[in-house]
Amino acid sequence: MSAYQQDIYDIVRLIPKGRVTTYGRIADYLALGSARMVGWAMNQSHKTDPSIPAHRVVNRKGELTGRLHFGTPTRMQELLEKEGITIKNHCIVHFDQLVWSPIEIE
DNA sequence: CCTATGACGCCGG
DNA sequence: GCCGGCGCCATAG
Repeated sequence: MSAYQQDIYDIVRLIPKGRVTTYGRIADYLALGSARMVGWAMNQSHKTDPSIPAHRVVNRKGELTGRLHFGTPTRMQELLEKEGITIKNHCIVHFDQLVWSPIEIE
């Protein structure tokens, strides 16, 4: 596996339970130049390490755009709700209050 | 080598 | 705010 891919997974593993972040924020933090790369890495994550909390990564508006890549179409939403997050129409409620950034790492 | 394809995002109208 | 267009870049074919 490539280095940048490992870096992405490392960041995703640091997202606090009950919080989420975006493809773009991870890409910016790692200076990848493309948020698509983060999306691609998430798509591969289950093969590399199924324990990666990929459900905590959403697009910049807080929409669950990756939901169809989980086992069932509702799996991603269920995982987030289990962490106390509310979703309405495939979109995280109070997204701006829940979103987290890698910059917050201490 | 070249084209198509995204779990993306910015910008302009 | 909603599109359409475009830049982005790893991968697949």
